Amino acid sequence: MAAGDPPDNDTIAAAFAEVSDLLELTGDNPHRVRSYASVARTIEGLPRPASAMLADGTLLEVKGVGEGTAARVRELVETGRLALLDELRAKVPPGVVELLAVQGLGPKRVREIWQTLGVSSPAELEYACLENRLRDLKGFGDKTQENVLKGLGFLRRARGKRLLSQARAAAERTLTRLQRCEAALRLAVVGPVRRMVTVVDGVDLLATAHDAAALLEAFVTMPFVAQVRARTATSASVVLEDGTPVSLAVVDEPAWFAALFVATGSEAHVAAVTAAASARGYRLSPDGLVEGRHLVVLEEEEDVYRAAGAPFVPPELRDDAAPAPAPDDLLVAADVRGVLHAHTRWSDGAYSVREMADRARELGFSWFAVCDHSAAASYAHGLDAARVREQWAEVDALNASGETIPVLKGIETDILPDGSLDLPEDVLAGFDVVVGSVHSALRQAPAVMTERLVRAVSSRFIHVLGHPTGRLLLGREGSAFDVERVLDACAAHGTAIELNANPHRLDLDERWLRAAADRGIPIAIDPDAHDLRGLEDVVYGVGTARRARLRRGEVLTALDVDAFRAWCARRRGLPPPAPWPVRPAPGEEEA
DNA sequence: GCCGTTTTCGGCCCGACTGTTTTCAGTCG
Repeated sequence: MAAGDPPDNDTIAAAFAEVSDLLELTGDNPHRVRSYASVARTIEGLPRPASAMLADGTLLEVKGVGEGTAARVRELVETGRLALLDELRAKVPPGVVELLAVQGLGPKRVREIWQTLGVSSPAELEYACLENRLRDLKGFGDKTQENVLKGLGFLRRARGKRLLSQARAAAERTLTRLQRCEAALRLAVVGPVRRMVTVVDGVDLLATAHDAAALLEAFVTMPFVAQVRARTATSASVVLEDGTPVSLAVVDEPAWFAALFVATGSEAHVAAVTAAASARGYRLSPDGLVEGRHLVVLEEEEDVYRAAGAPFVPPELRDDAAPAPAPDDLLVAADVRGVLHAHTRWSDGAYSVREMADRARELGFSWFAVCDHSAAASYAHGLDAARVREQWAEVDALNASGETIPVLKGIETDILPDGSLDLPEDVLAGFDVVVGSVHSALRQAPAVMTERLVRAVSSRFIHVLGHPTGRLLLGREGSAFDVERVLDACAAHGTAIELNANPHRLDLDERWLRAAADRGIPIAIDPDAHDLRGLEDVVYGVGTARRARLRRGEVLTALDVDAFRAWCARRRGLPPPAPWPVRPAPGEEEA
């Protein structure tokens, strides 16, 4: 870390999370372990840089941050290192930490495997399984060994992959750095990240420069570069210290828009558009668009499509080879009006209802539906009927004050293993909006899970089926069930489907979203936020929605507060409620 | 490590599921 360039919140959070993992593997106090893990999440969700909050003393006011954490943040800010982390890393081989990511392996089993078998990497563990050495360990058996092998397979497929959010963070950090470089002219993110692909291999950047060599030198010498993989006169690729591969290509200024198009991909799309351009007498390459013997100067990326006689295709739709035109009302970020599905301190969120609603307003949303967990999610302090009523009183008071955007009473109620909902019907009827989600028994047999979900979405008390498959990208496969049957049941009963915008979920999957929308099922793009920063995840939902060609009119959370409440009432067979009272915004006089 | 005190030490998220056991440990949500 360079002097005067304090580590950002993600970097600090990653250090705390790693300390937590390592303490767990060394058999430290479980509460201390959890404390480090929870403070890592807290720092990740802080609205301001932790270094700045440390400087002005506000860091210590954050719940979960004590003197110990403040001291370690200070150490990181001042020295760029954490002695505790260095000590722990010396004790535990890095491959052992990777084993924690195997489904079914926790710290106890990983420790047993590491210390008894001497296994210290996923590859070694796979070999040990194939030699039937795992099943002979105390507390292990055939079934466990089989599941570990399956988990290792999943891990191998996920290795080296990055969530879109991780890649975008790496891209942003790199761009911020390069924009300070005087040699840089234009800079852009290209490749799958620009297309908003949910899981990517790395980050591709494109630039033009006064001095390509100087820009590339600045790129490979960034303080957070861990390794330089390749370097030519016009390109370089590096691996950042968080493991993200980043490549930078520098092109000549007249080639910019052609190169932007080509580097964005997908390969099939570029090939199709290039072929269409060829048929009209143009040659399209990363060096530019050539007609006959001269380079055509392009004013914008759209010119590439004009040369091909094709309609412009937004990057999110370029996975398709054919340049099919986007619908005029393809969803854009500004279309999303409301925040549905966000947690607060009432359950496992980190901020109050008021704080979350205020942040939603700052981000440009016009209504906020609080959706904490229900009681079955006891690990998350889920709400029972009595606490629900207490929360309603708080929401009523907040709305009566008129000090923030309209706050709707919602809940994320558990869908229990038999498909029933986790709160009595008279309580469910009191919410403005009910999201129902599966959080337990995710491994039911497909037929059982299908019936469970069909029963749940058929209830007149549910409005939205939350994160329908329960998948965690790069972490866990979704539950197996008959998606078509569940979608048919949603369509039959007028129940909406969630597009959970958390970048770890992006669930329902983009492939099924189109099928849902084609059935007339409204799609709710929900951040599932647990802190202030999580509210910004809507952007990933919008990207995925665009990839599924969702139109504004197909998105439930694109409705204004009155239309949304009317939809919720109609779902229950009730007349629309009276319009939300209009108040002048704070500080504004009535006209 | 953090928190909240009955202020300096004890408690911290808990129930279900799985696979292993033969009464329960480990993992997960």
